[in-house]
Amino acid sequence: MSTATESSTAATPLPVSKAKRADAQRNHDALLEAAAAAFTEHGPDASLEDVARRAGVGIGTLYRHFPTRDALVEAAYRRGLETLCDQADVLAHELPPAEALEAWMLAFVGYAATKRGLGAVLKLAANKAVLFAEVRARIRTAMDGLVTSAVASGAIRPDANAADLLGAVSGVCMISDQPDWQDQSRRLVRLLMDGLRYGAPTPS
Amino acid sequence: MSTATESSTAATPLPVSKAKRADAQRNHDALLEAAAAAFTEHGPDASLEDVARRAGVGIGTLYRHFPTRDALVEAAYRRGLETLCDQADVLAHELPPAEALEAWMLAFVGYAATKRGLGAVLKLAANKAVLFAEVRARIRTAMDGLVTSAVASGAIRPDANAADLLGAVSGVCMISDQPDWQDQSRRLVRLLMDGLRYGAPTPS
DNA sequence: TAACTATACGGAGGCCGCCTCCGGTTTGCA
DNA sequence: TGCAAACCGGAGGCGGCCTCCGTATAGTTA
Repeated sequence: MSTATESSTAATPLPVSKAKRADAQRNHDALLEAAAAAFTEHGPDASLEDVARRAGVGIGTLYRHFPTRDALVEAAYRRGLETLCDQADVLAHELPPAEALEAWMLAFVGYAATKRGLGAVLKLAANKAVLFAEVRARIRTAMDGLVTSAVASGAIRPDANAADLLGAVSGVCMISDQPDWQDQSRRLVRLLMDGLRYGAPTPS
Repeated sequence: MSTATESSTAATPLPVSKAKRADAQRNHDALLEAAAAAFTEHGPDASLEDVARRAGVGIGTLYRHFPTRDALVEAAYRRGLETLCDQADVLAHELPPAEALEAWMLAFVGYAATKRGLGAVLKLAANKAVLFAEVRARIRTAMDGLVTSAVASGAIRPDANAADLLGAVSGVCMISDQPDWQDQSRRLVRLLMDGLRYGAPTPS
């Protein structure tokens, strides 16, 4: 532990883990890619043996890199989820608070529509709090910011709650990964927003 | 040995499929009960072999009575779901339209909280439209009645839509079967209702 | 360049759940 | 009482989960 990257104590999101062997790194990446494809196609219940096959790797190798199914699931969804969270900041700068919140939720369910089983993943994340902790925190922070701003602006009711809203969005995601429910998902998000606007100090 | 073939038709919605043999009927009932218990405990992914064991029956018998997992799932949840639908009529007579709708949705998520995996079942029902058709229709009818009345009363916005709302309730059910999300589920239902009230002709 | 060792690979194997199939048993009727 | 239709139950083939350990290889040192 001499030259390790200790830049941020919070987490190490980007830096490739310490000096891995080249073949290991290669397999790691291949597995991640294969997993993303398999999960998108079959949801988070996809066969891990199939993932290993797609990656051109033995099942043993898969399990060494990702000791549990959940670990692989988390890794496979992490990048997309983080991108989504980053968007929250962008939207917050570009739009009025309430619209930013709505736009972000729409982006969220839109993403869910492309990633089959995102809803199930969120549910997993809600249960196994130990795993997923980082992603959870990330999402939570993003939502908190949006909700707080929107409340402060008076556009939505003051008792709005990021945790509840995350639950709602998760619920919508659970259905939005079905064939043609994208439009419905959008309508539901708008309905939720209207619920938030109901009884707000300065309704738009 | 009297031939009392219709002694127990009290609450059976469908005529007891033509004169089943006594042992078959017995096993059918035992399986249903065991399945309900197992699904409540482990969700709709419970092991069917375990269900058979609980029912004191061979796995072959289970599969003869319920040729697919879905068939068993549907049968196990049917009664509860039908009871819920019946409540819609009762509520419609006891409460003003909008409140009836809200009360019914609350009852729905309350039920989901006791039946782990009800959300997943609804998702199944949404996909495999062939199976579950009857239950689906039942739910759909119940919701349509409630929504239509509420719209007619002017308490909720005219573009309210039973299909969307069912999706929303399903989504809430998906999370409400988790340990302590019942309260959150209730808040979400209220939020949805407020969304419906937003922009209604005669807001209460 | 060659030898060496820590590290990584990969698949065999044990377990379990899914579902099918068929020989043996039971029921209800004549 | 006898018989055939209806029913029972579990063995067995398949595939997925995960572990374990002998083998192969990357990166280092002489």
